[in-house]
Amino acid sequence: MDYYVSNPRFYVAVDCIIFGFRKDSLKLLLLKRNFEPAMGKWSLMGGFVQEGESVHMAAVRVLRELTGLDNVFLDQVHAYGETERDPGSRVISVSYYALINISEYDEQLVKEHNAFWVDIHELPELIFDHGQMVTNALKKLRQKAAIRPIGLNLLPDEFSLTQLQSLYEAIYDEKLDKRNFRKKIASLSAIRKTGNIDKTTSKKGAALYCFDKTEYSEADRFDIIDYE
Amino acid sequence: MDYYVSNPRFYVAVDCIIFGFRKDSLKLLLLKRNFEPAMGKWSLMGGFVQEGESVHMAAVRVLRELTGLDNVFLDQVHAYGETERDPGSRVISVSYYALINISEYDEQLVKEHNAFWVDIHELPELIFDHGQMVTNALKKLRQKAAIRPIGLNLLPDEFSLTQLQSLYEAIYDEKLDKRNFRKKIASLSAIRKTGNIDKTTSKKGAALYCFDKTEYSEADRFDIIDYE
DNA sequence: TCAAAAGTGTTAAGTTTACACCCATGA
DNA sequence: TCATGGGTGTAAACTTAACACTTTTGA
Repeated sequence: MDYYVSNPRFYVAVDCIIFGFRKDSLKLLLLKRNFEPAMGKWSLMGGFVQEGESVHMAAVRVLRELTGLDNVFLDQVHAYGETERDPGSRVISVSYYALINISEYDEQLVKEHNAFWVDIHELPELIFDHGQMVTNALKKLRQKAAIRPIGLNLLPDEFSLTQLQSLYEAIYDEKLDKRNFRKKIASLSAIRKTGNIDKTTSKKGAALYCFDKTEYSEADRFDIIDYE
Repeated sequence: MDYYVSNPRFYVAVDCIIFGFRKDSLKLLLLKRNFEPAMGKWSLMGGFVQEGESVHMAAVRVLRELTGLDNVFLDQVHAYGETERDPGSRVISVSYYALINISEYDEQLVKEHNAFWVDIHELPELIFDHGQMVTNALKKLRQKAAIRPIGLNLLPDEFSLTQLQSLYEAIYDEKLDKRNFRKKIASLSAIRKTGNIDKTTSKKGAALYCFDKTEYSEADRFDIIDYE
């Protein structure tokens, strides 16, 4: 159609900020690039949008290629469109953050990609505008975790309240009061005791909890932008 | 470069959700399309990203083409990347909302584009996914207006507290208590009395206020995502 | 028996909400 | 003089923040 063809076309990429939670802190899964461009430098996992593939599905694919995981929590953050952001060529990139249960990814695939879990407090310099992408993804994660129980995607299906508190402390990078935290969780119907006990972290044993999906409509997961 | 050329390229567009405020309600500047595709239907103002132009600058340009305004408040909302979202061709679109002082746009340009201010409560059906774009832009505007004084972009430089309250009532579509509202504004250092009086809306006259930029760092305007 | 993590309530401070009348002025 | 919008304070409800000791049990 005439209307379209007079316009230029661009490479469109997705870049994923992949969060995991281990040893009381947030980690990002980063690539130590053994390929061009920017070989030897650190970067986010990314890839180009393909014909017949939506931008969102490209992010899903890229994530699967690296972790072997499907059905991962993915949330779009921002489109980065500066002309010189990638010095190799004009590329417009859409960033997504992903929350994964760090004990479930495919280690073989991660190794093949030369990817490593890096503590959020010890991030190396990243290529292009990937540092900015991380900063903005963390802002959005913090925003959204304050109003939706998305943090649970970073934990196993059953978790203790101590684990959950430690997760929120890692997300917001601040200490929380144990009693106030538990009071708040108790007031949420979406998190309930499973009856199981975790004996691995203490002699007394900690009650395990799970996310109660019946209390939280699935539709919320597909809201693009949340406001409450 | 080999790395890039094996990948497809796409048309990338921007679409603008242009908010104005008049007669105590929010309006959107919409096009009644007298051009293809979707001639005769209502749509947002949009345009294609050009070579050598960042996505953000494309939004600035598109906005200028319609309103004659430069230096408008613009905030990116989301990238829409479904394969079939534009039935004419595969187009990836990045949406931005704009806040403009409705008394300052170029009426001639708006007329040439066959554009009209439509009350937010009386929106017509929009083409493609433009309705979804409006919904999401409003969500983001509400989120952001709650933590930053961006609403002021919709008002003249000097405004009464009654006007300001009416604006927030329009944004959140709910009545606010006059005394509580004024108490909150008084606690904000960023809004101060100018000393001028508006005699047009009442016999008594209303004190005019303005946004005090010295109390609010310009840098905030360039934050991509806000979290506090 | 003791070290280590789990679990548990109360009070003060701060914030938000609800609510109604007087003021100044131009017509 | 009166109709119109501008302007003002207080008390109750609710939310958030601060704070320390007891319980359980495996080593």
